[in-house]
This record gives sequence, C-alpha cells and structure tokens, in this order.
Amino acid sequence: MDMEAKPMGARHIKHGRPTSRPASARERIDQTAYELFSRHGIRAVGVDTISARSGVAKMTLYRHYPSKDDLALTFLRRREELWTRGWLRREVERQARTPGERLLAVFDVFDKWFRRSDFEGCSFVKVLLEHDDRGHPVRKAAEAHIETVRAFLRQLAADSGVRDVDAFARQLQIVMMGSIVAAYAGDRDAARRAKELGSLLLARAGIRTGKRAQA
Amino acid sequence: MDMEAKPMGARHIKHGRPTSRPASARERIDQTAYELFSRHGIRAVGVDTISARSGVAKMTLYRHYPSKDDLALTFLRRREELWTRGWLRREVERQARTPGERLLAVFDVFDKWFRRSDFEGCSFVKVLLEHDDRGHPVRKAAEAHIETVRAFLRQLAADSGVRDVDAFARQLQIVMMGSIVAAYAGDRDAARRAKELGSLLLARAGIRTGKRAQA
DNA sequence: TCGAACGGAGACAGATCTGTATCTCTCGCG
DNA sequence: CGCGAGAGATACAGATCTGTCTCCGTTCGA
Repeated sequence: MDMEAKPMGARHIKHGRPTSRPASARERIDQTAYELFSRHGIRAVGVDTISARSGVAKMTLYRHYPSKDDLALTFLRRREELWTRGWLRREVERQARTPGERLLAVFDVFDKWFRRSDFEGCSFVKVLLEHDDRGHPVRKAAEAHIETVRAFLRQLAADSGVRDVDAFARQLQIVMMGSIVAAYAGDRDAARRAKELGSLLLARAGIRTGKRAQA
Repeated sequence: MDMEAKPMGARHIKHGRPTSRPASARERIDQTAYELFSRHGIRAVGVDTISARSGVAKMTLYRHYPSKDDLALTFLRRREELWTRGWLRREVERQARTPGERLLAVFDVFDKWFRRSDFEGCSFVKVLLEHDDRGHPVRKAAEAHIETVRAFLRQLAADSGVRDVDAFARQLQIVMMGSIVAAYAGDRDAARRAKELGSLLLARAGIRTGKRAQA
C-alpha cells in the first residue's frame, strides 16, 4: 500500500525556544495511528507501518499499548474527541443558534465534509463493519461511539421539544449514516439529499427552523 | 477465527439416480465463498479457509480463479443474483402490487431480514468500505451493484409517477443503507423507523400507497 | 483400453502480520 | 559524575496470507 518510511519524528527543534516540544513517542504513535486508521481502517494498517511512519520503534509502541486492539480503542477515543466533539458538534453549534436549526445544520457540515478531497468516510461505521464478532471490544467501542453521536442528536431534539426524543434521534442518525455511505459510494450531493429528508422529519415533528422549511 | 475443516464436498451420491449431481468443484467454491465472504467480509477470509471448507484443493481453486480478487468479483455477482434479484426484488414484488406499495414494502422485507439471527449486513456496503482505493476493481464492482439496487428503486419510482426519479431513488437508498448500518449496530427496529422515513418521502412526492399513509 | 482433463494432497516460496527479546544510545536529574 | 528510565534499532518467533509447483488418483470418452 506504499505507506512505509517517512518518519514524522526526528524533528527536534534545533535551536529556538521550545514553542513546540519534540512531541513524545506516545503522541507520535497516537497521531500516526489516527491518520492511518481513519484513512485505511484498522485491519488494513499493520503495526509495523505505524512504527515506521511515526518514527517510534515497535518495542516502544508495545510498551505503551499491550496490543493492537488497545491502540485501536485509543484511536476510537481520539476520533470521538477530534471528530464528534471537536468538529461535528462544534461546527453545528457555530453555524446555527436554535436547536431546530442545528439539527439541520448537521447536513450543511456534512456537505463540506463530503466534498473534501481527503474524505475518508466514518471511522465508527468502518470499524463497526469490519468486525463481525458482536462481542469484540473494538466493535462494542465503535457502537458506543455511534451512541455518543446519537446522544448529541437526542439533546438537540429534546431542546426542540420533540415528543419521542430517542425515536427521532435514531431516525435522523439513519439518514446521517446512510448519507455517509452514499457519499463514500460516490454521490457528492448526498448531504443535500439527506438534508431534505431531515427537513421532512423536522416538519413532521413540528419543529420550527425559523428558515421557512425549504426543500 | 475457527472456520477451517468441515468440507462440504465429498458427498457423492452412493447409489440412487443422479437427482442431485456431486456438485462441481467450481460450484462448491462459489457456494463456500458466498457463505464466508457474506458473513465475514473479504479481507477476513483467507483462500486457505475457502479451500478447506469447500473441500476443493487450493490448486483447483486457482485453476478456476486467477486471483482472490477474481473470486471476490464472482462473489459480488452471486450476491446480486441471490440477494438483489432473487430475494429483495422477488419479495417486494410478492408482498405488494402497486409501485407505491412496493416502495414501502422494501422496509417490511428489511424488517424480517434485520430480525434474522444470522443477519450479516449488506455485503456491498461492507466490501465498499473495506477498500479505500477508489480505483480498485472490487470496490468499483461494489459501487456498481449498489447502483443496480438503485436502478430497481428508480423503476418503481418511475412507475409511481415520481417527478425526479433519480433524486427520489437516491434518497430512498440513503434511508435503506442507513437502516442497514443501524441494524448492524444493534437497532432491531431500524426497518420500522426507516419505513416511516420512506412514508414521508412518498407522501411528499404525492405517491398513493392505497394504505392510508400510516406512521 | 488408452489418454487427456479434472481434481485432490501437500509442500513450498515469499510476503506480511502480531508480538517479543536484546542491545545500545541519550538525556535528565540527583 | 553516575545512574536509571525512555526510546531506537534490529533480529527473531510463529502465525497467516496469496499464489505456485509437483505428484498422483479418478473418470470418461474416443
């Protein structure tokens, strides 16, 4: 797959002030694992590749993480922190004020995501689908992170005065996940189509978006 | 993963008439590959496992298929024949008469599917997500098969008098794929929730289902 | 009855995978 | 100064992966 070599370590600051420290081995591992796992999935990326790309010796890696699965779990936690909390949630809350508007703003944020040239799909869904064993801790973690996203939707739904909050959130998440797969399959306009579905859902629940329920 | 051994060949009819022939090596390969690939994905199943489970020697397998990718392509074709054509399409057309009813019947069929104890998700989506290289023939084949499912939806939509047939089919497919992922993540009622979304979509398009647009 | 085609069995090559063991260097800190 | 912790480099074990090679048995039609 041509992703060995090119270590990202070894960039010790030669002189200058320590504005950015050399980055500890653990940080370099986490960062590299995040990049490779989110782009290629977990099964497709070997520990050797992570070691080579991060510039961290394999033994050092195994001193920090007892197994690749542990590294995968850490990756999923990082994904939740960077993607769910630091990006999706933040962007949605930045772009819209009322809970109703925010429920639809999800798809505007998705639209920008889908059009990125480095769009790599949803890691939670990817990891979920690549583990068929229902009891595997990595799969259960992926399910838990999907549930965390849904909790965010539930909160917005509750603030909007929706009756059955859980059912509403689950339906909106079906549309979200479906649009991600559609975008991955090549439909660049998947977010726009999904937003229409979201509008129908909001209209039926009687939520005011303040924007004159557009198509 | 504990799936070696137990060959399914070697069941030559001892006496009796040739009501069912010994099953050629190629058929046994295809059948076994179908079972294992659809349950576990392509990456997770090795050629050795297929050889052992089918009772076909590995060399015989490679005489029929020059590479594992070719076997994967054949698997996807078989999946389209058995799943898309022989199951989804057949069941939908059996359960409902008018095109409008059939568009919704998709989710009744999905409901039975999701509740099966051996529900293994959608192979097309699984295979799509496990290949990050957009140019890989297996990934492109998976996309093509997803497109075939959408063609079926387009046909039903056209027969229902929908205005923008392609947009409608794409939106319905977003709901379908989203519900499959939700079911895979543990939501047993994903099909019922998806059917409500479908109803909203049909109602907006002005399609009569004859069944008094239920929730 | 002979021979070609099909297919089974098993070893093998070479790559890659997870995980371990060993040796060395460097750096911070008492 | 000296020491111990952290980390790099490297080789290795053992499993598994795709794909190849050789030998042999069976079957079936000319």
